[in-house]
Amino acid sequence: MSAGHTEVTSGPVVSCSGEHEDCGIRDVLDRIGDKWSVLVVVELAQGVRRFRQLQRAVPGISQRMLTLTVRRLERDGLLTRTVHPTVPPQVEYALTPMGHSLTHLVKSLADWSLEHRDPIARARQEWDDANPGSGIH
Amino acid sequence: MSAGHTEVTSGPVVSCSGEHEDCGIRDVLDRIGDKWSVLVVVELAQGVRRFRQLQRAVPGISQRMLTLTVRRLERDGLLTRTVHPTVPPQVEYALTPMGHSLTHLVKSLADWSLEHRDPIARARQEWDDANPGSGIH
DNA sequence: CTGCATCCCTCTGGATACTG
DNA sequence: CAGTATCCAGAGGGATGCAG
Repeated sequence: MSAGHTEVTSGPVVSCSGEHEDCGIRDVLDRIGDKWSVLVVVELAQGVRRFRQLQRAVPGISQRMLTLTVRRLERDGLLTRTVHPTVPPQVEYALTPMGHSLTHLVKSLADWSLEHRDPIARARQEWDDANPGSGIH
Repeated sequence: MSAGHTEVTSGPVVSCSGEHEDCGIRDVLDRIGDKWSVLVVVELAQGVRRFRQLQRAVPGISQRMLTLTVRRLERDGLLTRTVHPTVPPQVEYALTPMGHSLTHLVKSLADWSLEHRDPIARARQEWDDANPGSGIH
């Protein structure tokens, strides 16, 4: 450990030491990695929301994707969907405790993102500068 | 705090309170959300690796995707690519300090994932059970 | 209001073959 | 070994229209 950074600071990064395979990270990654799940979870972290409220809170989302997203989150047990048999229909979405615990993770993500957005932006700029017409993005 | 869970435990989940927009989370999400970036980062957390080593360490990945993945990570300043002008060619990949800091996040992700994999699996099972032929995944 | 069905287009990513 | 180039199938996701 002479220059730069240490190799491994505190043991293996993931619990499945030697090998990594998926160890189930894939499941979570696929969920938080998709385009809208995180934003919906973040909005629901503020409290119970109805369908239209969610759609307005997440500006770019289409009803199709909002429907798909909340269905998947419901399926994973991250939120609950409560239908009030009124007219017009009223459906309320709320995070489950597990969903709430996920918001902590998301917060870490957001924090890291904010903390490194500038360095990343600069790195990208320099790289694009040094590699014109690479087609990488 | 009577029943269930609290609404907002410690202020807004993301720094961009009222509104959320992207606040730059998108950038990070797109990177860690793709199919291979996280696995490559995890492998590199163990130490410096060469191209073939990486490919063998991440079983399912094709050279095409490995190339694309490391290029993008390099562009973002998360890893360095060192070419040794030998024959046969030898290229070493290593995480930057910023890349290493990301591994901490990934570890949190993996921990959460492992901690909730069973509840999620059960929730999915029950949901699929209650909603046959929904087409949701 | 809440949601499903359909069309359609883009982008991801796998397989394969070729180069320095 | 370390890539690059090409082709191609499938998933993701937007727009729109219809229904309860």
